[in-house]
Amino acid sequence: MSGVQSVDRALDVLETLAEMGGEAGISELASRTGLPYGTIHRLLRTLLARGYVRQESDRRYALGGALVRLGGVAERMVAVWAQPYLAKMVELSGETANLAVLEGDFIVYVAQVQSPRRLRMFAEVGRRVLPHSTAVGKILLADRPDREVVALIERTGMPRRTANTIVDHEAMLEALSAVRAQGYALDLGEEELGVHCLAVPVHDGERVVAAMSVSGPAERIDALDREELARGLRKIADDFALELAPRFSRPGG
Amino acid sequence: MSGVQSVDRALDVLETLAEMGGEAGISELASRTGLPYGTIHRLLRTLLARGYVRQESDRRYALGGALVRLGGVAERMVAVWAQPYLAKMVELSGETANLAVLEGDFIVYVAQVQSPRRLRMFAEVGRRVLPHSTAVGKILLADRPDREVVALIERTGMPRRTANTIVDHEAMLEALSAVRAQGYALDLGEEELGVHCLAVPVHDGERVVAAMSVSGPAERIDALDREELARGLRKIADDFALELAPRFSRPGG
DNA sequence: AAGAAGTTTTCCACTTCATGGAAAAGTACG
DNA sequence: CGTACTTTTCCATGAAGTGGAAAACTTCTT
Repeated sequence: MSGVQSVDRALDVLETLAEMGGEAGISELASRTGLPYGTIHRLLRTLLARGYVRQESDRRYALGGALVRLGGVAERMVAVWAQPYLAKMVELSGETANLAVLEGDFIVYVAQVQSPRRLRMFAEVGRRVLPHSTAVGKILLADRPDREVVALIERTGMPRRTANTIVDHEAMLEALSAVRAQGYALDLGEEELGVHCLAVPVHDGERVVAAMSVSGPAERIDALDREELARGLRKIADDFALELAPRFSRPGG
Repeated sequence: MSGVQSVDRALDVLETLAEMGGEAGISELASRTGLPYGTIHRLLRTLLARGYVRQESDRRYALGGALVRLGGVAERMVAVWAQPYLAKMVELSGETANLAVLEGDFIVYVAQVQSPRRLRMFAEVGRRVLPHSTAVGKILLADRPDREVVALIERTGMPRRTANTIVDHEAMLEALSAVRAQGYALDLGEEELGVHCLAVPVHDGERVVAAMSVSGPAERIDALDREELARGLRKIADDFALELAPRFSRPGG
């Protein structure tokens, strides 16, 4: 049906490796992917020779440096494609629109289109922040199971950025379940006082791969109808997702 | 020889796509890689179905979003592996050591080990800066042909950060050819007054994939023997490179 | 220190699966 | 509307990947 098996399997191995935190042994990979040992080993050797995977001293395998380069180029591409969709969000809301992804434990702002207003958000493309105090962060965390979220916030802590920042594990998990129910996330001055944001997810079939948001002065954001804004943004984000990964489903061939 | 052909070829396609700026048509890929049309098409379909490649409206292909995720995880891994080497650099120089890569048009600081001194550099992991005003940036640019460098600085401009910043195309190209000759790069307060850096390349066989540097107060950096420091850092960077991509060459098997 | 239990790695006969040439379909250009 | 180019599909052929099981290592146990 789809494609070249060995390539598909190699990608399975790579993705499984990523899911396991970037590091795993052959048997772990075998049990997760269901592929036979020999096959995985051969695949890994191929990836190893190309630098896409690396072997640690304890003979386990980990994701390799070659992916960093490709990932960087791809990220730039995504930022370019997002531009027109972000522009639509600006048009809809009048506020600055952002695209962000979760990279490791950090939120990275990948692209932005500025609001035409005089008072508007700073350019923050490239900026890295912790997820807990942003709307885009909550969107991306909400896609993860609670135990992963807890693991992440235990690694990073939940530094208080403002009086409104959520700094409590319980409160965060509750907030995330609200996000899951609503389909959008808010940041009401949790990262910076006076700045409010509303973020929506970008789905890639199964997963949430990115988040898009609009942000601006508290009064202006609060003046908008949240549900309506969320609906509008979600529509745009879904269109973008569709362009990103157009899972073609032709009935018979 | 090495590994699974279809996987190797898929990686060739992906890498070629990246070299062409993240976007290309099948025939361009065919002429670059030497692979037959049918094969490339099949490979691309496989990658497409998985989101590693994306098809634009004009039927050309581009790198896809799935790479961003993998790249992010891999980047975190690299940062972890670099830690001990950065620590050695700190030990050697007494100054804060950094690992940086070129991501799109920006330098990203991926990892850092702080100097034990009281007066030392800020933590700047995750920070993005333009290449022209940093030592790591010059190292990474120096690996590129002049026309690519010019294209990049025409896109980004060369904003003056301090009185010492190089803001002239000619001067930059000269500086880069000096870097190529010396094997290390300097930043003498070009990004921030009073802060000097010395950077060395991390080679992956052919390419420079990253740069490592030490940075600190001008007086302390200038007090060190540059050539000797460069030699020491280069040794450490080479060891790191070797761990990153240990091209195994066993004579007979 | 020696054995046990768990890895990872190598090997090889089998046949599935990828191959690639060339023709068909689709697009852009004049 | 026809020409030139690119992308996509097709299919007989055999090269190339497969995967079970055994060998070589490592690490944990007693």
